[in-house]
Amino acid sequence: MASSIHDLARHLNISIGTVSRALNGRADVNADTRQRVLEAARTLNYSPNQSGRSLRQGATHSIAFMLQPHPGDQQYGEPFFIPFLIGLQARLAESGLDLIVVMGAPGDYQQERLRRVVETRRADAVLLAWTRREDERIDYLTQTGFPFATLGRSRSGAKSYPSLDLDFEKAGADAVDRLVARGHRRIAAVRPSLDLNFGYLFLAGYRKALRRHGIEIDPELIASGFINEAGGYEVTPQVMRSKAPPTAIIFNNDAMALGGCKALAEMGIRPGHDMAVTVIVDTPLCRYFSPALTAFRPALEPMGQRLAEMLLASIPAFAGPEGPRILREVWPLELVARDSD
Amino acid sequence: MASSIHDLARHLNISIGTVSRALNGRADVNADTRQRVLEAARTLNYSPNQSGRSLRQGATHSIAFMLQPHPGDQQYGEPFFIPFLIGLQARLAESGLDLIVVMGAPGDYQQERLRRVVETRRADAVLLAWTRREDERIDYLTQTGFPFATLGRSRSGAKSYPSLDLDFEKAGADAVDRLVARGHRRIAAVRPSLDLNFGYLFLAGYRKALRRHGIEIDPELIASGFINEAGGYEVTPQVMRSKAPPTAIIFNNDAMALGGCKALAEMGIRPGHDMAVTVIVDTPLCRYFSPALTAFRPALEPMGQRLAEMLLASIPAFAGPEGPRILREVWPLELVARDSD
DNA sequence: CGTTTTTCCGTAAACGTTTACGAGAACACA
DNA sequence: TGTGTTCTCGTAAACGTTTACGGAAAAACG
Repeated sequence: MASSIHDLARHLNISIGTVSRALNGRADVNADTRQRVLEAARTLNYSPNQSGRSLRQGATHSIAFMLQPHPGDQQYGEPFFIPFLIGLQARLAESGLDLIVVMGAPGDYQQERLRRVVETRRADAVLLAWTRREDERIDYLTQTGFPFATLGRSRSGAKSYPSLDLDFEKAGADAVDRLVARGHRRIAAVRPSLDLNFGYLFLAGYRKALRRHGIEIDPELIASGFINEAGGYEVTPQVMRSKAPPTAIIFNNDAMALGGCKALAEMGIRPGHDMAVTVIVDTPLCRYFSPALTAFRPALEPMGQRLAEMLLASIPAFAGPEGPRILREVWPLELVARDSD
Repeated sequence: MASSIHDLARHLNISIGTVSRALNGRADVNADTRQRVLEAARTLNYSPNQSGRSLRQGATHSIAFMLQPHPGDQQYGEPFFIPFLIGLQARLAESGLDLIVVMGAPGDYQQERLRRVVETRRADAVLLAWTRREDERIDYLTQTGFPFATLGRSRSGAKSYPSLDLDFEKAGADAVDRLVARGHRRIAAVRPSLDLNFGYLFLAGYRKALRRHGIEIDPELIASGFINEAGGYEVTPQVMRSKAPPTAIIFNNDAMALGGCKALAEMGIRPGHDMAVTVIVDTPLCRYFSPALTAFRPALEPMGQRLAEMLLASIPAFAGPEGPRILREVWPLELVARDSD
């Protein structure tokens, strides 16, 4: 059914070696024969068998994005990832690489699936997201020497892998600055439980800014829950029950903000009127919520492209002769002022 | 670095054939040698090279889910898909298959990427979603004989492929019935443009139910736009400007509902008070929106599992000796009554 | 015209598996 | 003891590529 390189060779009465060289654009093949080979490839509808070339070359020409679920999260936080993946895939396609997204069941941390990808050599490199403070996936990969990069920083590993992250610390501080400038002094922070690194970074910025403004940090105004709607819904009442309730809340995430706003609504508190609300990572939800939520916007698609480049440079088989590998980059989040604060 | 079957053979002083047979659980191998092989595999940290076995067996042991973007949609409708994919992946894993998600750039209809997957034999079968009324992808696949299944129906193809769909027609009718029972007579419908099949089905049910209630269908109350927040936001004012504005709106999708509710809010119309709002496909957004949106809920995870089974049965290499292949199934959507109508 | 270089192509090995085939050894049976 | 059966394993081919190597023909050069 599917035509192989042998079919082409037989059809043209030349050897398979020549066919392969012609298709791969090698120099030592006559311009005329190459023409004929390419033409035959088109008419016979030939395209190379991936397993064959992977086996021979020891490279799969694909990279794996590990889509990691969190306990209590049925959505994988993907409204965030999709635009990122679009950029990633576009850049990879330029270099002839495929992007495969590897999913796991919620609750397992993919150590198993990651092992599987690495050991069966299903991809030439993997891309990790939602890095944790201490991330065993990173330890595993550095230890095995398998090429990888991360979306997000971590304290794990030899710090010698490419990573791209957003400046959550500055965003957290900027959010506080803005709220303080608008007269708020009691500002709450709702962040993910677990040791997701961006939660730490956000909180660090939040703390630093408060301290800079001479505002004492009230632990009662800091809450953490599942990084989804349910988490925000569950946890927001906690900060509202504090002895001196906040006049502003910063949510780490759009889903948590949605849940939090629901909890507020049930208490008769209207975001944008009775309570200032800020979200760190902007999504379409923030824009179309009523009131529209002030948020910090990442440049997701360019980030995807950039991380693709960084990843490519770290794969021996694809790294060009260019200079040194790019390592850590931290990109800014841009404030989008809307109606909720 | 990575150990191959040859390493095992050398280490145990037996032939690679025996090693392979032992690992694959064939009968013609001594129980003792099998034990030794499995042990050596563990200590030498062996796992089979995928490219090797794919090449030999002519099967990749993976199936491809084509994540198809729509023009104007940066989010791919994924809050819908993720739970589905979780179920799908779980069932596939049981049979030793990997799920790979193939993405494309928004705006292209993946005919190209689909070709690529099929022709390079990167997967043993593909899974299509967001089927269109006339779907060239289905035509292509039936024509080439490549195994596939679809999430959603279509008029294309020989109708001899497995498909699983939701009963959007009944949901549309049920939504109308419920609203009529609550006293509404002027009911609007906001659905996707393009010829996405579920948009047609929904509208068919809507029409049928209105007719059954003796309510004349007003074309001014039917609008279509991009299947995302922007689409709902843009299109909802249209139906509101009709000569006799609606007292209820049914949205085909959570994102469109979000955009639509924003448009309503800007007109000073409060969902649940001044306007009944119903959504066909339930998501966490519907639940945590204020007011919580009445919606029709699909059993996404079981659907994923079921479609995995249907797909498996259609792959010659994996189809068990069971009876006839399962073809079309239509699953119900369950009403979740909340506060918006 | 003889020698060297270049151009082009065929041969064959290799990547890591699986599996059809056959053969030796052990055993059962008459 | 001879014959047939069963158990176990080794041999080698095959899957579809890529590529190192060498060689024939053509071109260049003296």
